[in-house]
Amino acid sequence: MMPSSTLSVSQPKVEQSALSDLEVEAIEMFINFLRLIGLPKSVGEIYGLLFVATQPLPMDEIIERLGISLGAASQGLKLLRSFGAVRVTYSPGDRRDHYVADLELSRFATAFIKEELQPRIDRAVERIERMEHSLADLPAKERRITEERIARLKHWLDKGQKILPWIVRFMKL
Amino acid sequence: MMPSSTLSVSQPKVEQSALSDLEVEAIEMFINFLRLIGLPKSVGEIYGLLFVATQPLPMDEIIERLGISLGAASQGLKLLRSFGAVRVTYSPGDRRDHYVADLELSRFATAFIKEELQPRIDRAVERIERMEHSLADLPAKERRITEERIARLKHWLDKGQKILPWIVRFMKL
DNA sequence: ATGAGTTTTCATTTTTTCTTGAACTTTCTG
DNA sequence: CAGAAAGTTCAAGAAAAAATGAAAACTCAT
Repeated sequence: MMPSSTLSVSQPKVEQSALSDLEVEAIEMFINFLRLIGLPKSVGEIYGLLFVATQPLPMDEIIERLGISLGAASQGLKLLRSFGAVRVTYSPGDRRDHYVADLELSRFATAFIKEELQPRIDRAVERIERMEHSLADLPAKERRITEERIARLKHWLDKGQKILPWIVRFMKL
Repeated sequence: MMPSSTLSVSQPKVEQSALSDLEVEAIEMFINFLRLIGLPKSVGEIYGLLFVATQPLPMDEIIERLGISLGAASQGLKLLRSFGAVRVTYSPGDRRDHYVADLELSRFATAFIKEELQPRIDRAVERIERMEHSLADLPAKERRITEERIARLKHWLDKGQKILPWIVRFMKL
């Protein structure tokens, strides 16, 4: 039995040096987890590759090894850089930027909280205020019921707000 | 100034009794939060409507008020039922099922953890095992580096596994 | 059993999201 | 300073996800 890592069987569009089994596992793993927080496949691929790379990789090598486009690579790296999941290293005698994964995975969690979760919570708080204004329009019976529901929402948002910093702290340990 | 809640200005395809401001706020809020855990807009709409409804609603009323399709309503309700976010109530003298929102929002969190997060963690654990096997193929220097990375992944998965039950418990308070 | 009312299913269409690649900008080198 | 290399941007195409609606399946009252 031939090791699955050595060469791809069907001719790939662009020649791409095959990924090792280990790299494939890492990449698939990050595709899965990062998709969970709404990041596209290509971003997962890039981070996965960099996470197990033993040395900084220039963009064209990332493109070639993953078989993704220039645009996807550029945008993906930009995004990963934007929340510190990837850093640029200088490589003497080479004009290309070289990329290294920051191994601190908590960055993804904090970026997700800051960019996705917190804004929604903020908007929800405003919504609840508006909902409370609308209460006045309701007949007494419905108002009572609805007040209780709104109270429940507030309770939940409160709880969310309280637990978030705690989670962030736990992550960074 | 006319209250925006009374009637929609442009003729909707199907007649739909307008949603109140309060309902719109609730619906948009749930669309936003449920999207975060990968649920489609229609599911957020349905749950939002039911969350502020002061009485059980039959499916055709949900369809009519939200202006969504039969299929979306049926599937959305099925999904919401499947993790206990919505329950069916019996309404005497009416053949239609009537739906009520379960107000315990933690159900969404636990469903998300059980159906999305935990399976990925489990697959990741398997992947890591395979990655450890692959380590043998690497030259000593790279092996050392990679071992450290894998250790880090394990550490993270461990941490995730440990915090999850805690979060679930906190949610249910 | 029949049929009207209700609900589910699923192939198709629509919408949204992601990727591509070519044009453009920037940056370095000789 | 010209030209080539590297990187960015974005309109258009491809892929993935969600919504639609018609047909099938169920369910009850007669």
